[in-house]
Amino acid sequence: MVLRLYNTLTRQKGDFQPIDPSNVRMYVCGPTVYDYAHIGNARPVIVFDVLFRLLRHIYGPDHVTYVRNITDVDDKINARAAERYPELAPEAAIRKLTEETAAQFHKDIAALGVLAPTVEPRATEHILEMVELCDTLVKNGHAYVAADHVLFDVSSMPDYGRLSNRSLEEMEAGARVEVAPYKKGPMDFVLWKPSKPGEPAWPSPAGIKVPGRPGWHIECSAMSWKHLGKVFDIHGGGIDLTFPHHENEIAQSRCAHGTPVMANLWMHNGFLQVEGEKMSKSLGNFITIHELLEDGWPGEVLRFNMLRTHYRQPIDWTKKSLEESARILDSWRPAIETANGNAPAQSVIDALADDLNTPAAIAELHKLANAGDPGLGSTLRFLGFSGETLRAKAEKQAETAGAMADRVAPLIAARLEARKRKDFAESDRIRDELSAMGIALKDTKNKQTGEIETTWEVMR
RNA sequence: GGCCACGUGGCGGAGUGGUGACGCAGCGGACUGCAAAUCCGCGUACCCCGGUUCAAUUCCGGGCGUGGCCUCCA
Repeated sequence: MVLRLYNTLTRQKGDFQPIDPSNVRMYVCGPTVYDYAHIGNARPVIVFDVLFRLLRHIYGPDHVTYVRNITDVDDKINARAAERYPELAPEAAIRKLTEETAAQFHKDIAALGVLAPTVEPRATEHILEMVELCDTLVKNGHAYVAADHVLFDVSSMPDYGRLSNRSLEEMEAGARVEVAPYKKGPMDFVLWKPSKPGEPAWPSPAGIKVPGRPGWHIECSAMSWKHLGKVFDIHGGGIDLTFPHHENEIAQSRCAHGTPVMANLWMHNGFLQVEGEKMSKSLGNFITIHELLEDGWPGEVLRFNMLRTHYRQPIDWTKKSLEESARILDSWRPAIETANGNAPAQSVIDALADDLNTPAAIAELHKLANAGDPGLGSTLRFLGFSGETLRAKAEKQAETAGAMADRVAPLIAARLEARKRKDFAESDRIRDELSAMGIALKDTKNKQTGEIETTWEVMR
């Protein structure tokens, strides 16, 4: 089968051809662990999980290597650690923060139904590779040392800017940032910088005497190199990373390894808004995965809601949409739970094979559901809907129901009595009373006896 | 200011050079004492202005609008 994917490098869809079909290699930029992951962070996690599942389906589960890193060295981390744990020594505070945040991240995304990546490397475990990259780049003339920094010389790379489709002249003309005096060119970026007291520090590359720490960007070049090689198949991340992060990764990796590309295919997921507005802390609409889960949204509902929009489109994250997702998924829960382990429906695979068209795939799921196709459940499971978080939610509701049963049962009995004697005013009054308690009734006629039977549930 | 996306019915959201998915909501019907749930059926859309074409929502140009990047934010 043909998998077609949109490539940011070429700005068009193309047939996916892995370098080695027995080992398809994908790298996705993971979180910088300094705070709760927000719902925007969840998007690439979910989107590339779907791609991972699709690749495993096509090439075999043992023939796909998915690397998603954790960046645990960064200015934001240092600042947050000092702020949150002022009583600890910097090193201990940083370790505590990164470990806690990484654990929280894992907990959050576990609810989203994502498979573990094949490898989840940490930046701090790849300092030696970063140092080696710096040394190589200085040696081959693509980087220079200035003021104890190692800087990448963008003028040494003729097609710098190809991914984000911008030229050096353009960028320099539009630059608003003050240029550090030690830079040769205004767009040169930091590969390595000296550490101030209290900051994480390692022996520096390129003969620099003072200890230092890596710049942004370099960690991904190091980790992808180590785990996937100098050139690999797919590199993914949020669209905001296109520039400068990915552009600079490309520059470092290609110039260090002398390769024409870093990854053949670059994929970027679109941005997310909240209730029609940009998500930002100042607007107070910053939503973390953790909060949504705490509010009682099953992780699978978050996952489904995310996949209802194509990954490259902007998505407007709204409560209304979440509610709709929850309703749909609830109606499919029985199918998930009785799934027979069959292969996923081909119509859904075909939709995904067209640049991960998850909305079209979901439309196909609806068609399966409407046709009563038994393949619905197994296809949903394939897509990462195990039913676990839905069941957990249902059990919680059942618990609430259990606690209310003593109060509800007599009312229902009284209502049935009232109905029998055709006292509908009383019957409706009781129904309203239950409704006010958050109880929804369902009347069904028993086919054998012809009796009306009433079931009830706690409203969402 | 430069670069880049996007603009489809009440809402969400695919797709296509020529019979305009799918879901939610809505409407009609069945069922019901009435509802809810369920089942059956139904309608409505391609931002604006030009151009190319036998034919454009789909291609091209311009405009307007929204969003993103250029500020270590996915």
